[in-house]
Amino acid sequence: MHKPVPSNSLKAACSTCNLRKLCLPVNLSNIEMARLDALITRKGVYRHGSILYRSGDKFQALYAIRTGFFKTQILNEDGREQVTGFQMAGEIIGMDGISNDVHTCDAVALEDSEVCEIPFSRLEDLGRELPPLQRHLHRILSREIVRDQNIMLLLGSMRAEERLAAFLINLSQRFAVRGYSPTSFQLRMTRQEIGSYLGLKLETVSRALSQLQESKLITVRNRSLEILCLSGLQACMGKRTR
Amino acid sequence: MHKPVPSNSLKAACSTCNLRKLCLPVNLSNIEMARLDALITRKGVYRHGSILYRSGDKFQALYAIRTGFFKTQILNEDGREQVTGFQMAGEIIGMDGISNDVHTCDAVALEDSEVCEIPFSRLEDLGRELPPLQRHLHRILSREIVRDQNIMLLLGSMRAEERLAAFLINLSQRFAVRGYSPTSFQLRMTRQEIGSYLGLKLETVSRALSQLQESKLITVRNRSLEILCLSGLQACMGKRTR
DNA sequence: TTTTAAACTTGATATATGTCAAAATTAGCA
DNA sequence: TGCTAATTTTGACATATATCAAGTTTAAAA
Repeated sequence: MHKPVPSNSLKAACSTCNLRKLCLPVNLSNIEMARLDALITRKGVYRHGSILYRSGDKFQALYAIRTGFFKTQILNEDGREQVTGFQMAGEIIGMDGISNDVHTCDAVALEDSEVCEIPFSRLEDLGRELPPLQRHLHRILSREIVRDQNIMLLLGSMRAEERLAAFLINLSQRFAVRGYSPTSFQLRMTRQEIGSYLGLKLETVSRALSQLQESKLITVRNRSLEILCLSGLQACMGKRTR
Repeated sequence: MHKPVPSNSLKAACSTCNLRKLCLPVNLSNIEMARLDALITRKGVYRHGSILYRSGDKFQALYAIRTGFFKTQILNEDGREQVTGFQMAGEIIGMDGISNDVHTCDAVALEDSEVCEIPFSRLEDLGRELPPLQRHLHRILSREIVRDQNIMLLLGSMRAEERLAAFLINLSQRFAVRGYSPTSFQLRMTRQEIGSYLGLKLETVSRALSQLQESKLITVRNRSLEILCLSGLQACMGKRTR
């Protein structure tokens, strides 16, 4: 269960990938795009539960998620665990590893998933020749910083129900960008994983979901979630008691 | 009080700066180093309370702190505030701005401070010519990601006293690296600011400090802090009830 | 299909931290 | 130097979330 399924690695083709605008929205000529394609390898399927990389692994590549859903998590020395993010198709993971050439978190597939591997030092090389590519890499890294700081805000100042609302709104927006329904989707993670991400216990997550449902803002049955009133959710996120 | 003191901008000289090993520990030849020096401008003194940049400002440069102490904070639409970091000499701030060419947080001097301004697009240009410089920029960006994710762990899973212990240990280590005493230093920020950073109310910060003092792990009197037992603090950080 | 384990919900209760308030200390300003 | 405002500490009490527990539902395995 915890091994990626071995499979033939294929050359990926960003040039024809429909996620390109999300993943690497860079204006490159055909020739330049071909050079990018040449770097990138499409990896085999990572089955639900399998690990893309783990904390301590040597860092060599970033990964673009082609299909599926991942979580990243860090573990304390004392066994404490924190989910640091949920990543979906078109998003790039592995950037934590750049700083010391070692991954500092685990990346785990939450459903059967495919990724494109982008060897980092070759990406750096190409970035030196293609300024728009270099610029885009910097934006991706910075975007991750901004994202993390917004989670710090959430963890540091929001109450349970607000955290849930913020979480659901964020998922909704990301599904929307990908052409999926922003109001009706499946949660790919357990209550426990949501709780870890939001700094809450799973029981609190469950209760907060029930409350949001009680308030007619969402319908939730198991992993199926429907947003009934987005503006209501946004208002809920804005409440501050703390 | 909220304006930087205007002053002559001087060419900075990384080549002779004693913070270089912290700030830009890159192996460059003299000629290469001169090119880096050419980018960087030393800005006038930012007085205590003045703002280096604020959320919404156009992003144009990174800043290396030469002397002094800053905090960065983000503000919600609904006025909620979160301190996202405290930065000291040799550290680089402003990286949040890369993603959309706009700063997403405020940077405020907590004491009279000097910074070196590093125009970002020129840094990118030079990075394309000097691979070690490019690599270092990537490491700095990634280090910020790792740092933020560790704060997420702290905010998501630690109790008040543990958060304080982790915070003090972190400060201690950073002072040590700079050649200052790791066991005796001044806090540059208020209890309220510490609380915002750690997701606690100022009263809770005050109480937690008192408890740590009660346990003979630290002595704290106002902003003066002494660590009496580092290993005890580390143990305290490791306790997990949650 | 049946069996078994995992995930989820809900209730009762405990506890850590927040809130409110007052007093003490410190720092900035005239 | 004295005055005023800001910061800090500490106490009493409130409350959000954690903890413990039981029962239910769902998903995985045989």
